[in-house]
Amino acid sequence: MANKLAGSGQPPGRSDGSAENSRENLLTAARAAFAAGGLQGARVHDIARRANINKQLVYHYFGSKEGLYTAVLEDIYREIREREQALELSSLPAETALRRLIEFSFDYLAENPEFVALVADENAHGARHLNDSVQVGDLNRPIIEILSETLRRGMDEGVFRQGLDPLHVYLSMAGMAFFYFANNHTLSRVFCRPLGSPEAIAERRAQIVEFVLHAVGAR
Amino acid sequence: MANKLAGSGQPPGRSDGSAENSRENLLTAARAAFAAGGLQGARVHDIARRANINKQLVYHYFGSKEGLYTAVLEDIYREIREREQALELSSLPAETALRRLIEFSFDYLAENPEFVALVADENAHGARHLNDSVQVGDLNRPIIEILSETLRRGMDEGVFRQGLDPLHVYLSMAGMAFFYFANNHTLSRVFCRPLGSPEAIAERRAQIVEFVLHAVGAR
Amino acid sequence: MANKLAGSGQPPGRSDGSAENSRENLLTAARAAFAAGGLQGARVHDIARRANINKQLVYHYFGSKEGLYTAVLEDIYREIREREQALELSSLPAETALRRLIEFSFDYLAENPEFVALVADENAHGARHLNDSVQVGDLNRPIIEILSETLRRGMDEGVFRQGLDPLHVYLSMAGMAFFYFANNHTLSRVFCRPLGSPEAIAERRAQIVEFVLHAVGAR
Amino acid sequence: MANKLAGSGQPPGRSDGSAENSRENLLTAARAAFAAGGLQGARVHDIARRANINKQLVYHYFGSKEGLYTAVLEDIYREIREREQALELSSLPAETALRRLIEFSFDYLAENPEFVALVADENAHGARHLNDSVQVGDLNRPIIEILSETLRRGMDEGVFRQGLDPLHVYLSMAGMAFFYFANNHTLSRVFCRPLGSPEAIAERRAQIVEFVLHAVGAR
DNA sequence: AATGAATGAGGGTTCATTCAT
DNA sequence: CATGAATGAACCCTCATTCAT
Repeated sequence: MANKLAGSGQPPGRSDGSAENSRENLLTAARAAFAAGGLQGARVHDIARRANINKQLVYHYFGSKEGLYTAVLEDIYREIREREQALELSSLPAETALRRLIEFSFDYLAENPEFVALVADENAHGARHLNDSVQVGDLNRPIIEILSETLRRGMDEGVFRQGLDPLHVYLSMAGMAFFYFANNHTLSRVFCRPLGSPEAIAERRAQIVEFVLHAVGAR
Repeated sequence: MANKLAGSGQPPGRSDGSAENSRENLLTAARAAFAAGGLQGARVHDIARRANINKQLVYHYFGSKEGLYTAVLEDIYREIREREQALELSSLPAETALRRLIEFSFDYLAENPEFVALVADENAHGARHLNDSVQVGDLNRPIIEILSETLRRGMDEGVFRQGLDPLHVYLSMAGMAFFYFANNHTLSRVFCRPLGSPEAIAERRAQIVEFVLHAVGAR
Repeated sequence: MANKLAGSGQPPGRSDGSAENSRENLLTAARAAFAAGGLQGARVHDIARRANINKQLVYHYFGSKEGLYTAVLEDIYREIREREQALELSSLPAETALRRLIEFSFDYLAENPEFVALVADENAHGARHLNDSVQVGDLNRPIIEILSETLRRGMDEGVFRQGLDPLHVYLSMAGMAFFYFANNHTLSRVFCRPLGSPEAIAERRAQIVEFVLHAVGAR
Repeated sequence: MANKLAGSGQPPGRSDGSAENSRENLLTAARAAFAAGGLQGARVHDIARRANINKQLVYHYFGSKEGLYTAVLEDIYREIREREQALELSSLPAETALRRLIEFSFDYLAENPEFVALVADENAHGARHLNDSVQVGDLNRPIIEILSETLRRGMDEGVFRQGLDPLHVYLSMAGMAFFYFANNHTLSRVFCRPLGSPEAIAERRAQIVEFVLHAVGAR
């Protein structure tokens, strides 16, 4: 899950992998903790305990709580990018491809609530960890290019209306999904409905797909 | 701005209005502080100082920091509800009315970043303050009914497609707007664009309107 | 010992003096602790415990450990200034007056080892607390003026040689005394003699007096 | 600069000289670090890094941070002793010789601020490292004997007054110089003068020489 | 109503030192 | 000899909250 990069990158010295394990355990525990309580709510002490390591190793590896937080952010963006890169939609008809993209975007958030929580929390901090991160050069996500190509194809084929901007289509479909999960608690309260239930989620998923397909003129 | 409600809730004592002023100043300062730093990031001490009142009054009026936070949440929901109630769209053609609704939803968030921040933060806490609030009975927002009526009219007139669910249309249009503002920082970083600039915001606004209007089959 | 200034200065509220007592106890304990271990060696926890107060009051009163340290420095300089101001030597013959000054300078350090230790420690920090202190405007010590006047009289009377500079005479006599106490441990080791014994101190005192009186040409 | 002593003290292993270099680099870095921050302020980590060696070597060579500190102290005392031993004043007239001694004492401190800082810091620790050091048997410094012989000659010749005690004359002249440098920061603050400037130092040097020469009756 | 004093419970971080390779 | 990993013991400081006037 965390950055192992196929055996490369471990420091010299031991070869039993305990160092890499420590680092990974730490990242895993940190991800859960930061997702649950945010940067401020998470406790370094708890993270260390849950990772079965000494608290001071946090500072050995990541310099500070915020360094660890940044590493977690880098991790989750790397992951989603990898997942997006694995999408192979170019052989599908444009409409089908777009549908798959929307579903993927929705499902990824549904299955990765930690991603949602962490991104929301990072925004609460003005994205300063992402902005300060030198290690994370490129966050541009493959989905944008896939979407761009898909829209291009659909517009050329005439199944999508002209003038669609990939960035805005992405913001729309991603926004609808993200908003639903990020704000699920207040929305459930406001509308007095269990929007977190599997049924509600499935319903919302279908509605978003339909909404976007109509919006791009596929129907 | 804050909740006065004529004689309800304020503690006994002076009647020269300074008490109500204190309470309001407190709520105003708290709103800004909680929006800026979240429930955890805000400091009771700072809030009291910025409201020019004694820290003890916070506990006198609201019992605890979380009580104050809850009051702020109640306040902002009351406000948006009031604003929504003032919308008078029933005399407009359905499409125009819908357009106005979308624009209102977007503009309200654009002009009330504290609302966005506070709602996002409350979601980070599982909406437990909203759920625990007995004072806030009904958060159901008028916009839903207005939207419902508007969609009904549009569908009846044939300018909107059949089968539109007001809740889902609301989640879509609100989601696109909310996501854009709530996640503006990370999005700007990911796409290397200043999405917070007035131009970008105006552009996004127009795109959302078009997107929704197409989605409901208005074009 | 610490700043009480005869009942003035205490904040409103209680009148049982517990606040002022806390503050003073704190300063007294801090002085001992900083003298014993220096700024770094002293423990806020220990200081609070020895002052019989809650540790957090340190921050309530002085903002930080360094703030407390600065307050202690201000205190000891105020004290020595007060003691110096009480010297009344103008009616004595110049030579007698000078002798008294030398003895006072020596005795003050002998009786106030904390002053010696604190000043030495502050120098180890580049005097940054004294320099940053806005509260301590004037550290110029009365002894300089008394010394200046004494030398003037002695030179006029012909019992002292011409050309004596008060600053340098002060640096000489104070230096000899301060060095003796500040470096007593290493000197005792180097010379294999118990320079801290009462006899050694008395002997050194007499020698310094003689030395200075000869140096100014009084003999 | 550091202690080599040809084959004594260094641990077994290489004979290519890198071990001795490591040891010396370590001592040099440690001296600077301890002079700058004292025993407590210096960081083993920083010292090792600045010496370009592994932190573990510190423990390999010196057992502990305090062991290293003790070694540094031994070093600086050895150095000053060597410098003092190189003084050849017996052929000079007593007064000239004494003048040279005073100047040397002053200049050595002026040129070796690390010596001043380290000795002051060791005194803050009650000279316990010097006292515990078994390796440093004799710290008695040659200057005392040279001074003793010089005073003897001067008294015999009648250019110095009778009854001068070498130890006390040394304490006086060394004290004036040491005090000036060790307390330069607080003194500059108290007297609002830049006592660290080259001009001020030169002036003080001349004044001390005059002061001592008068005190011993040379004028 | 209003103020300063006081407190308890951590929270993040540091650092000398040792382990294991 | 040399290296990174790991640890234990503190240390300074913060903050929501309550007390006492």
